[in-house]
Amino acid sequence: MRAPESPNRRPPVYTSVQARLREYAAEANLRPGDRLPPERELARQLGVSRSSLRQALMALRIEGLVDVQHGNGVYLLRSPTDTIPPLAAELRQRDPELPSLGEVRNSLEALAAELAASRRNDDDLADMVGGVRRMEEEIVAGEDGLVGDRMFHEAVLQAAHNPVLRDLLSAIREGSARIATASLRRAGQPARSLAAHRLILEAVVARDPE
Amino acid sequence: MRAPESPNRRPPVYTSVQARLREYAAEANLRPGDRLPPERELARQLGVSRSSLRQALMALRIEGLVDVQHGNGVYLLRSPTDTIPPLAAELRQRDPELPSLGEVRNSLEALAAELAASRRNDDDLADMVGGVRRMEEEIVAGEDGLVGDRMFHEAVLQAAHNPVLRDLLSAIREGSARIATASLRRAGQPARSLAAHRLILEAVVARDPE
DNA sequence: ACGCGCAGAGAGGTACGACCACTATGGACA
DNA sequence: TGTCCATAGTGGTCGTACCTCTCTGCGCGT
Repeated sequence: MRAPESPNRRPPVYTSVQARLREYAAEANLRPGDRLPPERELARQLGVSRSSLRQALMALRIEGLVDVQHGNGVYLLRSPTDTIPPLAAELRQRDPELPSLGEVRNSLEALAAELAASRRNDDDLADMVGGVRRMEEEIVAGEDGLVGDRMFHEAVLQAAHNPVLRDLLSAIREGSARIATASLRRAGQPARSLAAHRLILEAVVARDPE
Repeated sequence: MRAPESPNRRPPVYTSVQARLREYAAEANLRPGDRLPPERELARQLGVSRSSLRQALMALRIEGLVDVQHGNGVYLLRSPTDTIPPLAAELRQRDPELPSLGEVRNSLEALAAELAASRRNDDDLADMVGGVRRMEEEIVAGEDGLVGDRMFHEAVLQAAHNPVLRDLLSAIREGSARIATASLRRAGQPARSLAAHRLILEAVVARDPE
């Protein structure tokens, strides 16, 4: 029988060290690229052995938060408040041209649009309009409309108000950015894409999850 | 000027240990749930210190490949040939009760069913039928139909023939397994769930992506 | 015979301390 | 002025000792 409420065990030290290192980086106002104190120093300050500290560093390294350079030092890679670490890395390794990834992506984009339609507020709407407008300007200027396209998708994602979806789709997009570029560069594609975005926009305005 | 051939000719030990542990698990024909030899034994066999071995284990743990239990041993969680590594870990950390996750999950399940309908072959179909049948048996026996439910979903996922979707959904499900359990335990829910599965099955039989 | 409890074995977790390997730096020397 | 190299400082590895937790089985009491 298990006692769910009793403190059945003390959590491992390295997890708390990991968390405290994040706090430290935040409180010391460290920015990406800054160097952290040496391992021995950090271990002393946190009151743990160097072994435990190195375990925590290993975890943070795998998460992509820090870069540990032999003989040089430990450097902060991202702001400790960011999320999405391993996900993007994993998806980036897959071949972006994989039709499988495209299918998943499309499905999630559809979900985003659907959620956006029912949840959007006026700010979200303004951002989406801004994206479409920007895309128009780019296209009449003979460009491919990439910036506006990105703005629009970002706005839709924001309007969906779903953090999991947001992280997932951001990661997938990062991995398939090349594809989007290539696609939009095809003749006539920007115009078609713009029209599709207008349709979505109209539906979102009408709060119709179509 | 840097010498492109000579620079860092000594990669970290723990990376190679990590890889060798994967090989070991594969060659020893270990399956998920099996226990690995003790740390001291593994370190001796691989010819490295226990510290380095533990670094590698830490990495594998974060990847979600192994489960290290204090006082008990190290257990294999997935087949070492699987992919998904960091993805599952990331999704697993999120709160499974998050409505956001549920929305994404439902959307992907729908996609899976849709793809399954158009791509399924006879083997896939047989597996799906088996799942539903198992679920029926469980329910008439007064159980909750969990095993059959899982079999069915697995079969649908297989029938979709989309590796990215497969990895993603497996990861999400692993994190929300408790929810599914709780849901199926509610009175009347198993019957409703079974009916829904029958509908999906019929559509897949008819190759109708509904 | 049965059930309970406790001690031991074996596993992972933590801590030091020593030494190795790499990087950057600055002074000595040509 | 430019090059080389000794050195200090940092992460990387190792070995050992000891702590904590989990599981198991023996022995005692009932």
